[in-house]
Amino acid sequence: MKFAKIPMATITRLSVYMRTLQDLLEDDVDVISSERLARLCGVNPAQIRKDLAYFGEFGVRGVGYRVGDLLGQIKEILGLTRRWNLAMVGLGNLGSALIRHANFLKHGYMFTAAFDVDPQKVGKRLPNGLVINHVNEIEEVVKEREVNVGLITTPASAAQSVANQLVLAGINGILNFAPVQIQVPDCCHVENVDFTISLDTIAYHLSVSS
Amino acid sequence: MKFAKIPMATITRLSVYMRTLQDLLEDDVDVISSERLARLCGVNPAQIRKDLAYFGEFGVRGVGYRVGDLLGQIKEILGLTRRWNLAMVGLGNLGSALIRHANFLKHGYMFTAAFDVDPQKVGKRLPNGLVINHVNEIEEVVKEREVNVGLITTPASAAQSVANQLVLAGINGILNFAPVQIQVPDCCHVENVDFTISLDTIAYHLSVSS
DNA sequence: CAAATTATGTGAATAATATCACATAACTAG
DNA sequence: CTAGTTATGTGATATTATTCACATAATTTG
Ligand SMILES: NC(=O)c1ccc[n+]([C@@H]2O[C@H](COP(=O)([O-])OP(=O)(O)OC[C@H]3O[C@@H](n4cnc5c(N)ncnc54)[C@H](O)[C@@H]3O)[C@@H](O)[C@H]2O)c1
Ligand SMILES: NC(=O)c1ccc[n+]([C@@H]2O[C@H](COP(=O)([O-])OP(=O)(O)OC[C@H]3O[C@@H](n4cnc5c(N)ncnc54)[C@H](O)[C@@H]3O)[C@@H](O)[C@H]2O)c1
Repeated sequence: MKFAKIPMATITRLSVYMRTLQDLLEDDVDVISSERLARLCGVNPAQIRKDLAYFGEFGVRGVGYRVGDLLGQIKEILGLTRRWNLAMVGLGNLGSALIRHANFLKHGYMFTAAFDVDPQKVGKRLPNGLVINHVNEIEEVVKEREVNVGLITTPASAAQSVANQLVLAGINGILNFAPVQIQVPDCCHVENVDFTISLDTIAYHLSVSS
Repeated sequence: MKFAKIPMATITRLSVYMRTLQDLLEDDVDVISSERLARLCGVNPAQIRKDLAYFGEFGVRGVGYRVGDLLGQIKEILGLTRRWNLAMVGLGNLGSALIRHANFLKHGYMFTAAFDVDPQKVGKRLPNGLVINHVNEIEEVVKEREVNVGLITTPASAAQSVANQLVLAGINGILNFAPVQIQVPDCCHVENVDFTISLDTIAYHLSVSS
């Protein structure tokens, strides 16, 4: 089943499976069936098998999946067996909270640069040891420190301009927390995170069901 | 086109349209075409028209949509013409950053309760004036302050137990930031926010395209 | 007041995604 | 070594979501 076009939805689920498998591994579970894993991940068992089938055969029929093996395979598929260097742009409320979050490290991500425009912030040292650079140093610092992915946590009004600078610096992955749609060339992959959308979804559900 | 089953994806897009319309309104744009709105939101124009058609006819043929009108209609659809009371559970890094975020207010959401287990935190007053309660007061406080939605920003290990308490207190909407799938009865709607999934997606894209 | 223009609303076509259902393979027990 | 059991891998099917393409209605222009 190789060489088929991989659904986007499959990739996001692989990430969910990975997290669950990590927990299972820590709990010394060494084999798991698609059925049990599906329950833990909140999906259909056949979905898991289909998702994995795009990349190969990782299970043992009549038995299930070896937790450690499958975890390793998924990491391989997602490209998480290497390190990814991150840059945070906008060290306000959210940016600071995120950069303090040690959990990223566990997953192979590492912040190697931080940028802001606020002269009060530029030059300051963050808890993780990083010194905040000015945004107009993005190109230089990104290249020097081999940053792969940029996280945008500036106000919405600054997001597009920051994105432009990141792209110019050669970055081709952006995680955007500002509630605007940013425009980038095809070479750059953007993911948006906006939990006000999720809140709105909840509001809708509560409204219609009451 | 009324009474059809509404796709989930439509609801999340309505939320995106809403934000863009809000920006347009602030910029004193008073009419917009599906084509221009689509470009701003990063979707297909027909998609916008289809999405809206589930709920009625809000545009003027040959002209477009009146920004203020459409904004009002979408708010009505999503149930955002009223106030929604929120409770934050887990006032660590992330929870504190979120609760400080004034933008929620603008959209009709208001934090009316905050909970933690840490005795160091219980009793403390947050910047917005809220005093942190102990988690075992959830049921009482949630009912008293008419909380509609709970936000979970505790460590993953505590998320399920917190969810149980919220459900017991009568809450039927949860926004979960912990990277676990929580189990709740059908009466409760859960949305998960996990940006490590988005990061993983970026890693995958960078891996396959290089 | 036609004719031209514009952009909505929507049925039909297409594409993407999820689920079913079962043949297949591994393991277990007698 | 055979029969029974279990759970994977996958073609077929069902469901859901997106895009096309055009009839329709409002507006503007000559
Ligand atoms: N904080 C939250 O809980 C939350 C929730 C949802 C969405 N968001 C979004 O995340 C973004 C950040 O939110 P926040 O609460 O951290 O805001 P904030 O105002 O606390 O921080 C923004 C930071 O960006 C910096 N900045 C401004 N312009 C810049 C530029 N051109 N280049 C680099 N840095 C620049 C500012 O100096 C500041 O440090 C916003 O777009 C917001 O809408 C935040
Ligand atoms: N901070 C981030 O940037 C980030 C990023 C991704 C995911 N997350 C997730 O968000 C959650 C919170 O992250 P954080 O960085 O704020 O962690 P944190 O440790 O800073 O905060 C957790 C808070 O929850 C409280 N808590 C623990 N058990 C509790 C319980 N049973 N009831 C109520 N409160 C309880 C703790 O006292 C603490 O105040 C975690 O699940 C984390 O994985 C955070």
